[in-house]
Amino acid sequence: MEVKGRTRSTTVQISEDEMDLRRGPWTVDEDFTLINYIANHGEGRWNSLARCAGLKRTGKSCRLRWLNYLRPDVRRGNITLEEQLMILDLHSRWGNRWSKIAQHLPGRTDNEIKNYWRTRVQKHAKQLKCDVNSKQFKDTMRYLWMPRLVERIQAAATAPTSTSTVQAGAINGTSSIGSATSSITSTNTNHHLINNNNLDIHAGQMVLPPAGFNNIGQRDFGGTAQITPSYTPENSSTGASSSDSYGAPQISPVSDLTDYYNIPVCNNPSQDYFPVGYPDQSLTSPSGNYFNTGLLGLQAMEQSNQWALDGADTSDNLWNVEDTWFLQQQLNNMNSL
DNA sequence: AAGTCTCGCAACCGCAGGAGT
DNA sequence: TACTCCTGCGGTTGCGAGACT
Repeated sequence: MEVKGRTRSTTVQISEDEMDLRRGPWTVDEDFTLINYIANHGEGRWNSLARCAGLKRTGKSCRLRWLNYLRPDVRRGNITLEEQLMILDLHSRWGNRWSKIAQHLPGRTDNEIKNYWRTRVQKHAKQLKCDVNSKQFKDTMRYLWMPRLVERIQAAATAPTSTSTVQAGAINGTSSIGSATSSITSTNTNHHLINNNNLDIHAGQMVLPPAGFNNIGQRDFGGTAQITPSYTPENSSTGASSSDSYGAPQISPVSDLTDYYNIPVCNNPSQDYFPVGYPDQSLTSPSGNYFNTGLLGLQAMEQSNQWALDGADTSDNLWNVEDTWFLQQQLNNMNSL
């Protein structure tokens, strides 16, 4: 017998025994049955489990339902800033290895991370007219988006009483990203992730951006934050308590890269960088540290637009002319490298 | 109020690899 | 070794809900 697959135009061969197999959304009764069975017999052997439990589902379907939805430690709700940062970083290293990435995000499933990537990150890439796999988009993530996330996490940690929608609670507990030399605590100090002047983000990978990223730093916005990224999830303690961010303040799903939407980042996915449209003014900062300069520039821009930490969807906000020019210049200088 | 569009999520699929026989 | 079955992974997409017109 041939039956149309749920989402495919192709047909699938099923046996007579499988004719009455259910597909589609799970009912409460089915959930209850599966939970009870696993509670009594444990998980695994999914095909026989499905049969023995009396579920008219395939083993695969039962497994998926359990792992992605019914498992007690499944964590639901918006992806936190920390989690976003980790996803971006791990994806930059491992690509679409969702299950591997999920192992570093306790309570998050590969499916959820995959969905996050497709619905958020790829959307941003599309809006930036970038190919999500292009070097330019990856650099934009690494040098703009990720530092921005770090900045927001840091701000949230150092201003726990802020009215920000991103508060210290988002990084409370034992969850951590980075080296095991320190840990995030709820005291807002010594966060290894957001440790002032020594932010570990990614050993040797997120250390310094291309020189072009320094340009914005020529604007004197002041501030003291310095970031020296070098974290390695391999030696990080990802053992966040499953409840450490339950109920934690959540962020807008599009609150990050959208900050840069109005910048013509790239128009041709096939090219690494868009053509230089501005004179090359590679004004390397004395420190050569983008995170000490460019990021603050961005921060200042955001503040000037009252974007900083408001947690709102900023996609509709517009850069002022000057700020737009500076960011364009920064990005353009990447192109000239 | 009704119709349309957009978005996010849940669940499907095919495939690959491991385990067992 | 070859075959079958099971499990897990990554890609894809239908559907419901909310936003928009």
